[in-house]
Amino acid sequence: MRVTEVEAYAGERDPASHAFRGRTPRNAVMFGPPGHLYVYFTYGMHHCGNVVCGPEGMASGALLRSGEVVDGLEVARRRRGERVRDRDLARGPGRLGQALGLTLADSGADLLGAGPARLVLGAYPVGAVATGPRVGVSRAADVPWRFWIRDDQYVSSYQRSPRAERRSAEK
DNA sequence: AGGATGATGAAG
DNA sequence: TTCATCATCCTA
Repeated sequence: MRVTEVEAYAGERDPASHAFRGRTPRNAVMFGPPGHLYVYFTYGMHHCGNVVCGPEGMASGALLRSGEVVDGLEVARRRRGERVRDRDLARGPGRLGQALGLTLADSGADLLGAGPARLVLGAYPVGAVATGPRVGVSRAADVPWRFWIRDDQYVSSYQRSPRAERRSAEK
């Protein structure tokens, strides 16, 4: 999977973060060491993946918002549905999670170790990464913490939720 | 434009 | 033990 879009979440100082109200059983891995996977389940049907980035004890996470399936295409198609276009296999956080087959059981996995899921670094030219407001979040959405590869077709194009609009409108 | 669908956390 | 909320996607 080539990741094309992420969204950053700070810990207890970020109202949009799951860790905003302190440590709970669900968000515990966000407080753990970096390079680990934090999976959450939402809207009754979607598993979304995050990479813990900050030092241990300081909650943080980067939501994997979109990606291009470059390996295991067959598996991804099976999980997402055979009629889904390749471009849509992992374009969007929920879709990405489904393409990878993420479940709550995967939360806490070490992405830098020898496990089945690993995170490797890539490189892009200077200026290839664009920045903007976060999507789908109802609080503090104006913080420009969404990062994506400019002009990449494997980037989600969902609109900000009506909630987010209201929140950012009212001063 | 709205429905699906369930874990989570706060309140009672 | 309820209840509202939700870092979404799909069908219409």
